[in-house]
Amino acid sequence: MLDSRLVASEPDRIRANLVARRADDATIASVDRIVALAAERNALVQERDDRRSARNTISAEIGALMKQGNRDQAESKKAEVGANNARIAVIETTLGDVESELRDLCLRLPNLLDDSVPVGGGEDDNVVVKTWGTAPTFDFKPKSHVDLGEALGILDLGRAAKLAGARFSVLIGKGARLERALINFFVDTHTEEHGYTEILAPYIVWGSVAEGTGQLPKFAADMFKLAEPLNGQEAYLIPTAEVPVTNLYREEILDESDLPKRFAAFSPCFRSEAGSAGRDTRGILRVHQFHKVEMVWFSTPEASADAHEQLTRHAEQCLEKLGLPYRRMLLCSADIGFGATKCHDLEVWLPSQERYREVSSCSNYGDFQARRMDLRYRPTEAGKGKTRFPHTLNGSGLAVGRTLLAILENYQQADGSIVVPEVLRPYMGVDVIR
RNA sequence: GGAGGGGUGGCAGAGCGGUUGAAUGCGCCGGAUUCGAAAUCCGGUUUGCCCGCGAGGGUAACGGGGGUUCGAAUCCCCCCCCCUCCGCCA
Repeated sequence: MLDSRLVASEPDRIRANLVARRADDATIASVDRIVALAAERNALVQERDDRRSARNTISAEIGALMKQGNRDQAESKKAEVGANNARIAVIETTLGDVESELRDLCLRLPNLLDDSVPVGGGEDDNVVVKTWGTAPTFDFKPKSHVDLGEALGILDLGRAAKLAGARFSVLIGKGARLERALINFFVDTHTEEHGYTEILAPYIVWGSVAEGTGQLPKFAADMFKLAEPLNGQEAYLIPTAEVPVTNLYREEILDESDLPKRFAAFSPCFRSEAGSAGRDTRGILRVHQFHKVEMVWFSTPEASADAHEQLTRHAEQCLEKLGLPYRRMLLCSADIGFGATKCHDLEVWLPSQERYREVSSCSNYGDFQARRMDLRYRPTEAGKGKTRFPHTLNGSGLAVGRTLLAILENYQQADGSIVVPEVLRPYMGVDVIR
């Protein structure tokens, strides 16, 4: 969320950011509305507080008069306060409306972009930052993960459809084992080699929590919402562990000495895939339920750019250990996510498609999420001034299903068997899936 | 689900209708003392919002929401969470 005071003081900067992001006209127009509402809010707050001040003074006087037994004067003072209170009530009602509209508008504004983000009009303007590995060459026509998996009997999409329809999968035998192997390999790598603390968090969260990370209010359609309230509030299946983990310390004040905090969390992820009908319909590339290991950082603003690079490297190292060719993309202004100030996508090579596909998205959110969830930290430095908003970052390390898919395709052999990458063998118990 | 107990500042713990944002203790930060340290003493030590260049001023918050009152941490109502016991269950 952007601070309404920032919007009010630098509306031009906010508008320029929206234009770079290719925001719609209504959003751009909302900037003027925010400026006006912020001014109205301040005036109302001022009058309310002045009147409260008067009320407090008079009430104290009434107390004194009562002690003296001066009933008449006390009564007349009471009438005075009563009139004042009536006015306060009116102001509070108006103020409530103004503040809720203001907050709603601000919640729908995307984050400011980092200076290093290239301005672009869409996916094609993303920048290739680096490429690692070389695409495998085959002396036969490489098959898709669907053909490979079904022939091996480790993947069954038809039966998955009997259970829940399209965009689900059933993994069988070594397929299921490979999924678990990847989960453990990722979590172990992050905890043992990259220094993360493992987290296992709820897979269902309240709407307010999803608002904290930015899924709500704007992207409600992308999540699965529970039909019944959960512990009294509306709730959603998490679309990523980013949501519960980033919200762990919401409404708390951390100490700077606790930063950076770094967590790695495995979770299933549930996505409605609204609006992607017809896209990637074959296979397990785009499904309603998948597994992911997510890395989450809480950092000081000063350290977040460096943190972003480290986080991205941690995801890249997973791909490198697995020997999967990939490239790192720097997303442009039109393609970057709503709350991100800067984002790297990692894309893995898929032989059957002869193109790179996303397996990780590593983003720096700046103070955007911290502000929404009222997460702060207390600076250590003497002078211990105001609390500040930390920066939050997150990245996939990695999306499990897509990695599994990439392994099947990149490690396939002419006979349809799959060589198990070296690092997974301890988890798999076999060298080849056949 | 049933019965009972409890939620106050970083922690512990008073307050139970009037200048109490909140006693006291601990912790923490300054300072004094000391060769240094411990002990001791003095001072400070929540967060948000509004006005102000600043100094500073105002306002709000004692789990959350609503109510009573001139005035509520203190009274009333609803909800949430935690603890203990019973039931149920993975």
